[in-house]
Amino acid sequence: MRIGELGQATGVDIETIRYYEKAGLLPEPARRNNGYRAYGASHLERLAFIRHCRALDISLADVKRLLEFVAHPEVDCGDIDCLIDAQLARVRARLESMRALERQLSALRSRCGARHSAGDCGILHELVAAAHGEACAYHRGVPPEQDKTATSDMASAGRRKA
Amino acid sequence: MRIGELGQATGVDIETIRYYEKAGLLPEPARRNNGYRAYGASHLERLAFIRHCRALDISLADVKRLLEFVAHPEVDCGDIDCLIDAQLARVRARLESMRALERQLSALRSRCGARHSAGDCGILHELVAAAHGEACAYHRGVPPEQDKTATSDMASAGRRKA
DNA sequence: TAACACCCTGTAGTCACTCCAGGGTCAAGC
DNA sequence: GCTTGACCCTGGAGTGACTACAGGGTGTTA
Repeated sequence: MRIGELGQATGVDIETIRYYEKAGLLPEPARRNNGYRAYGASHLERLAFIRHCRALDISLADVKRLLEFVAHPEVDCGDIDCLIDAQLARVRARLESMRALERQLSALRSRCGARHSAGDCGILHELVAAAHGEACAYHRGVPPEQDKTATSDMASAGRRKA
Repeated sequence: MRIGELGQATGVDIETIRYYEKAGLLPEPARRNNGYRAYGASHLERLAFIRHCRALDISLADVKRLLEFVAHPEVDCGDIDCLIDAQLARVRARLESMRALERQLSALRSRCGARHSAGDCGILHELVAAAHGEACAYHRGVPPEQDKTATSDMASAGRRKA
């Protein structure tokens, strides 16, 4: 089949297919007389495998390693376990930080209900204040140098709340 | 303070600070006689604000918009709400897909316990089989064209299970 | 004087695509 | 035979948010 048909069959953009070929994930297919790529069932399977792995958020580098295991089934599979374990660990860590993110954003969102000017916006105040708090490592320690550009917008935005 | 000190105070890499300047998020600081950047408290606050927003996974483009609200507090804040709402929606959608991902990966991981060859690895079989199932839209529909490169590794890896 | 930490600019690389310009190929309709 | 339009080709650039590096200058200490 042609590249468009392969794309249709797998739901993969043809630019992405060519990209996978260039990246060495899909073997170069045969060509027709007119130069068009001619794919077979093996390419379709391989592409589906790649997309399935990508749906599991496995990096292309790791997909490449998995494809080598597929090509060499006699090899010890310990590395596959490691790869999936690492992937799982990454996903779990990201999941945890996304949960925290969601909490923070929800809290932030609840700070602003009715419409008013940005100067009175609880969200903006919260963002400025939180950033201010995080930067306090500096304020507690090193004293500010000469700062002729001061009178910061941020500080005044923060103060307007009080 | 110099760029290194600002970086230390905020925990931001100096390359990233320069990048924010080039991207128009941090105003160009004054320069010392030797050409070194000279930052003040306002820069520190602004940088802390940017990092706090980035920790909330807000894009630099949106951070830029928020910074404009900080600079113009008289503006109506409706857009801030929208921005945070959109951000929250994005985070929640990603959270949902990450949860699904975690479930899939856990299931996958449980397919392989003891050590053995890749050819007998449940993880690999599962990946191949799942990809095969997803590609079946093609197998059910269009019949395979001439494919002289067939006898796919994937198919044999899948079969070895049975 | 040398070593070393720090700073400068400008450019290129990362990941996984996505888009585009400028061209060739092919089947259908006039 | 000609045009239209869908499809294909290559090579290169752009995305976001950094990160790394080359090749140089500056400042302090030994």
